[in-house]
Amino acid sequence: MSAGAALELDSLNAIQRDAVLHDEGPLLLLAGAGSGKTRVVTHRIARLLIEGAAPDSVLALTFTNRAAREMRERVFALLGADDLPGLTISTFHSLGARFLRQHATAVGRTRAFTIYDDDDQSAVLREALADLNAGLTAKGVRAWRRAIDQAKNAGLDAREATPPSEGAFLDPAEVGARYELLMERADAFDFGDLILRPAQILTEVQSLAERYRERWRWVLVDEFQDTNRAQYAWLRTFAPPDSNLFVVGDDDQSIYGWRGAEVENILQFPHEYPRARVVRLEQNYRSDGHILRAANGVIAHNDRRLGKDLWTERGEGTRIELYEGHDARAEARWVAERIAGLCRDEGYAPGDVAVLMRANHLSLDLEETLTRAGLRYAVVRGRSFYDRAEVRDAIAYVRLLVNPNDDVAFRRAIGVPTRGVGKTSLARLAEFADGRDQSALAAAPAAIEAAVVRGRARTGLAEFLAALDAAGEDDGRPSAQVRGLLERAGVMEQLANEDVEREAGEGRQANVERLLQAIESYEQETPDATLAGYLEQVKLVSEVDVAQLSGGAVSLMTVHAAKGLEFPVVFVIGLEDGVFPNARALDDLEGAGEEEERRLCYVALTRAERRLILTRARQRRTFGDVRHNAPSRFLRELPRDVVESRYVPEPPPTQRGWPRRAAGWPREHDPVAVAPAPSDDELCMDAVYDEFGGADGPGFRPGMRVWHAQLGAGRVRKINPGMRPSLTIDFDDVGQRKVLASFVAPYEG
DNA sequence: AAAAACTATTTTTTT
DNA sequence: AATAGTTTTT
Repeated sequence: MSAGAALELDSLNAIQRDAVLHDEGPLLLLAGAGSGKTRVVTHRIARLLIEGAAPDSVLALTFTNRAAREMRERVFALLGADDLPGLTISTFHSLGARFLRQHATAVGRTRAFTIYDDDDQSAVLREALADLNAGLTAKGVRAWRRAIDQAKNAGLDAREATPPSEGAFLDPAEVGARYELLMERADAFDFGDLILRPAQILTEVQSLAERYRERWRWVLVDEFQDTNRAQYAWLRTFAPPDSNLFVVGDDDQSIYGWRGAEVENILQFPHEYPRARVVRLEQNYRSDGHILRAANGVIAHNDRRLGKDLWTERGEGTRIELYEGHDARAEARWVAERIAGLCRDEGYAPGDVAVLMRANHLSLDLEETLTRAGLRYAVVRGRSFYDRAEVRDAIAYVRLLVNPNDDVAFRRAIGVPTRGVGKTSLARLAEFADGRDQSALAAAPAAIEAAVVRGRARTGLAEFLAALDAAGEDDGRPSAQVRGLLERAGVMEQLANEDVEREAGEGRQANVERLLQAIESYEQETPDATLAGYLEQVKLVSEVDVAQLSGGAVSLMTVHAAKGLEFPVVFVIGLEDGVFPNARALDDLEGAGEEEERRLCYVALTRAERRLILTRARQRRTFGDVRHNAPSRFLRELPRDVVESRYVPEPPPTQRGWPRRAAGWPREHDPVAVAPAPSDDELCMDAVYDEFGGADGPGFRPGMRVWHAQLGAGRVRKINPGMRPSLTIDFDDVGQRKVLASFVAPYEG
């Protein structure tokens, strides 16, 4: 590929250009948020190709399919090419799957193996634990699943898992062995296997590793801070210390520790690769000054980091806005109003706006409000569509078509529609199959023959087998094959009946139609489309990867999903201690959890280009009851001068509606709750924090007028600090009472 | 064996 | 509050 086209390097700064032009040997590119690392990587790939590197000598690894696709498109754009056969730009997991399809037999699988997700994995494990006569709570199964997952992430075998406390009496060697036996029988790999097995194979078979070493002369890894030990081990088999390994990462954006990512990989890189050059990109091209300094201010509170300070040549821009609502609905309503205001008055479009949150469920109130406000939005959820029961049922059939040994799919499909094969029959069939060392479906014909199952179960099972056989002989297009199977097996009929029953019509049938259409369009887009290929897509490609983010709609997503993206306007909602930072993460050992939450916050803040707006709710329903959370500790860490204004709290609603309006309150639908600009010494972040309902009595002073939702207006008499600060208040109507401070807001009236 | 009633659990984040 | 999983009833 020695196209005459010289690569345009003028658009890069000196450091970026240096990294692009770096010659041979390892290089660690420490690239801060918004510092143009993707530009560097894509330019580098383009440069290598232009200078004559063979496309199949280049391997670029990313974490998400979205990143891979973007990278590929940008490389193609730089080269003016529309395809480069042999060039591999892929996620770790896709590459692992591809590798394993080629070497499947070496690890007891066929080329058609199925990828098991967490739920499938749990199902197998439930079975394995039952076989070992372990008392199995759902919780214990999940704990073991996590343990096995973690072991694999760390490059260990399932047999070497650390037993979780819920099932500590079990021997991991036994659990692991049984689990792996069932996985092999089902011709399945779990996510961990997609990394672990290639690493193991290449470690054992040196000649093979040698082949890949020779092929991939140029290896680039994006988001290196998110690699786990298994990925790193795999990488090292074909990219040894003297190779041209080019890794890009930012220790401050390591947010996948819970998935086994080890920041150590990036911190230790210079030791593992002693010849490595280290290049830092610290100029940020994305965010205005105030936003950048807010992010810097927060992340500076972490101890375990390489340490860098991003800077920008852009202006300061607008300061950060804070808002506190009484509850999640108030917060949601305000956010919707604010978005409408920004679009109406300041020229932003809904597509410029992202609302980020710590967890998926936080979007619920906002979705409702946005709908009512007539604002288009798109929730970028992990994989909502494929999670629906009816879609999973249908997919179970597809899975059986591809891999008849997929026991998890078999157990699911046989029950939809119900055909007389229940728990007992399944248990007998399972035992029979286990004795013959076969999967359930493989053993089924013999089981019918031997009358292992009888009566209605027997005919039901026979019908099921017949439907599958008939589909197997159907040589039409994959989508037609699936449709035929679903019809013959009675799935469609069942769904139609269900839809009628639930009158409101959730459209379960329609969802399955959508699935069939998805298979069809996959067929049309993919040259040699197979159902196996489609299933791999379903497992490895999430909606996040496909989401059209600039479709003119407001984007709602988790911070994790927002990684790598940028938006002119960013809202971060739910900034409360316990929510963001997440309560569970906080009780992680040695503050590692808090630091990861802080990095997550850093990622959230650095998504914003021009406007950053942070909100929280004073109370929020969680698990069905109302919780009063303190403001997020990260708010307190914002530098004092980047915040727009003293924030003005909204009066809590009364039972009857909204209280009379007092001077200085925002009008009910006034989107900007902003008081006169503060003088410098008046505004220190602690004051803002206090007003957010902070640590020891939220900025309340004796004598202050306050509002309580049930008890009305009153005057503070005494402040009682502590874990859950309370106030003694003289209420106008009901006299002196002691109430939790979090129920109370300052009030001028 | 299937449907209905009840219960426990969940909200961390995803390849 | 919603759901997945478990137990009881038919």
